[in-house]
Amino acid sequence: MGHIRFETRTPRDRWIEAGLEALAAGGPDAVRVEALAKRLGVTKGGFYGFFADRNALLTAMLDTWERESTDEVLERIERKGGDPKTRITRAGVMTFSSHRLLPIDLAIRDWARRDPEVAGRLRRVDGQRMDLLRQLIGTFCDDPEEVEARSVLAFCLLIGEHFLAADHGDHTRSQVLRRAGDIILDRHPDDSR
Amino acid sequence: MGHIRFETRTPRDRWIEAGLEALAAGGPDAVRVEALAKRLGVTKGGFYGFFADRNALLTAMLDTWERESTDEVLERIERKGGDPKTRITRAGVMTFSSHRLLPIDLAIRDWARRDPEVAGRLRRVDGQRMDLLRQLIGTFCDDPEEVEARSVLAFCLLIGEHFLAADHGDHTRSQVLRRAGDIILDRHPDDSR
DNA sequence: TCCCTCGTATACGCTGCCGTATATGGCGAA
DNA sequence: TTCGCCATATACGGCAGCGTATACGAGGGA
Repeated sequence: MGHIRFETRTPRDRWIEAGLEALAAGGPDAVRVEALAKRLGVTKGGFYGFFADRNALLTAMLDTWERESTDEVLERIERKGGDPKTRITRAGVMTFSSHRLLPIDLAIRDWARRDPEVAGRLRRVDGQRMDLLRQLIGTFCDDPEEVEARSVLAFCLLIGEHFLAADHGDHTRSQVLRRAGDIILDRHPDDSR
Repeated sequence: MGHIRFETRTPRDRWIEAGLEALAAGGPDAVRVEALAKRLGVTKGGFYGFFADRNALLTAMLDTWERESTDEVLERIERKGGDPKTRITRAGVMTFSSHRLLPIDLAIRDWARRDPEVAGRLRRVDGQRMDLLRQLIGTFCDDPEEVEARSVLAFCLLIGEHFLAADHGDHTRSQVLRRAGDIILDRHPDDSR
């Protein structure tokens, strides 16, 4: 009865974590059981004790990502407070500057274009993020259509920036981004810093 | 000597075209020689007459895409003329609404995040597109930093829109996009249509 | 007509990966 | 110590894809 294990040794979570890293680095096709095993310094022997098959791992990975990308990020933003425009910037920073979450997010975005189930999950996550943006932008903008437009602009800037390959001459990327943020938030350049 | 073939029968271009379709539908990993052959109704027998290996096909695909995405699009925009703000909209429409080029473009964008050679090509292409945006936006905006910011905003909106999974309540996506365009182009909503 | 060429088909070996079945070995319980 | 469990290792069969070597066959040139 009381078969108590004090430590699960190469736990489920590690497989998921390794899977997410592989996803971030090479897309869903790069999530290969044997490759993950090698990376973890084990063989795939134990894998099928935790997961029915490769697909089950992918699902678990998406579960993990979905939870981390919503609950945790949103909660931290709520907790920190600050004025709306600052919080928008911070929300962007938290989600899209995390060295851990960012590449996963981008990989999932591309994945979602091909897999309807993934698209559904992304819809939920993006929905929450957009709600936050709408709410914050709504504090200084009355026209609902304009709120929506500015929210989409903000979101697309945060995403698109990572898919855009271009230099900016004299300016740095972050200079340009801040200035773009000024436009979206209808903020005077001098106020942004 | 004069071994003249009147028609190349299942030409190089067909393999490239099929490759680009596969790329658009499933990313670079989906570009598999035998799968393309089946799709073309032949076997891979002839493939290695045109290409040294799978990698050579990928390179040729990128060449084709790069040429089509720059010369042809830019040329057509130049030819049509119109006032700057209209031409910006049209540039966006041409590149990012083409049922042929759009999915290829998005797939390559994701690919570029992992492959430096692809990233280099994308840099060239995006550089040209950004130049066009800068030039057009420069016609109604003097501050160079603001020109850059608005150009990036426009580009990111066009790209990011396709990676964003979210609904907009009462509004349609195209409504929201037009309104966002108004903000980027500093245009009064009533003037946009 | 015969032949030669070139595109395609067929056949092969190799590798990487999936999922299963079985062996091993270490650790906790008694 | 001995036993039993469980995570892992090992071994296996199968499949899909790459690249190569070789066989076919249709069309043009002589």
